[in-house]
Amino acid sequence: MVIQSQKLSASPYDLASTLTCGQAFRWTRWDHTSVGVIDDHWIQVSQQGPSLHVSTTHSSPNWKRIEDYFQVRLDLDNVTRSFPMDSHLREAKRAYRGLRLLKQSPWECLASFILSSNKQIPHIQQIITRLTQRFGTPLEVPPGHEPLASFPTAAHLASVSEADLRKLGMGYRAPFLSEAARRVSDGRLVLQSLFEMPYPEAFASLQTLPGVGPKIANCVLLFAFQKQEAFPIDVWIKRALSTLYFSDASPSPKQLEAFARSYFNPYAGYAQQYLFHYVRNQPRSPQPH
DNA sequence: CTCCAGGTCCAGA
DNA sequence: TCTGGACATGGA
Repeated sequence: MVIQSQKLSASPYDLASTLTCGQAFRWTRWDHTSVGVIDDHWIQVSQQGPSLHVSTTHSSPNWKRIEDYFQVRLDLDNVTRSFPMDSHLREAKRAYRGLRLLKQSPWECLASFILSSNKQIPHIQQIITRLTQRFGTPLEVPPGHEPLASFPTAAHLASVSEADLRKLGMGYRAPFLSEAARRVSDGRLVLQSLFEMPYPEAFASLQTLPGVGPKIANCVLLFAFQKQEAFPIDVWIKRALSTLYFSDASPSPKQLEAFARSYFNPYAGYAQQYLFHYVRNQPRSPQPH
């Protein structure tokens, strides 16, 4: 087995936060090394100062795609400089300087977030792991490492029965995933075309899928299609915005959306991810239980 | 046992 | 537009 390596430089970069902040579900961390999958590449990555050391078992690695995935070319400070200067965002920015949005694959991202609804992140990871093991293509893995597989294609999942999907523990989301797989594989939904589409159009287009509402559509537009104005509002962000910016009043969905769009612009999506990671790592207060 | 999770859908105000 | 409840599943 041949392992090929490459060093990518990017500063600032916070690899640990980037891979654990809930945007991607397939990375596991051992010591200071993360192992995961990008398309059909088995990937091992670690950070040393301003560089990422990336290794893969792929016979002819697509390094351009890998660089793109990790978004090492982005001028991150230019992005975070545009954040509003309030104390919460300033603190999040300080604590997680180097946190980046990845550029994920459209189908994997869409399918993953269809599975994410009303589920905790560890559960989502569990389901996705089972889905890849059952229906993905096994990848070459160095000795001593867990077997990993590529994410199953839309075409393959379209050929799988809902009952077989349910066996993986995804519950009522099975028909949603199934329908998305059919529409993507038969061309009724051309994911690639969303790259060219303006945000509002792309936003509406994704929501024609059953099981895809505003939150999931925004996640997919932000994490796969790099629409920077997408601002996913989940339970955590809703709580955070209510406490931090509405002094615990309970704003309506419409109010939240309007506030987020104007206040965090132009990099609302990035601001959202900093806030999300920040509140989720708070020791106590906004956290339930 | 009860409550909740990176929500969405549907029905009824 | 907004609200309440249902929806599968698993962990706390």
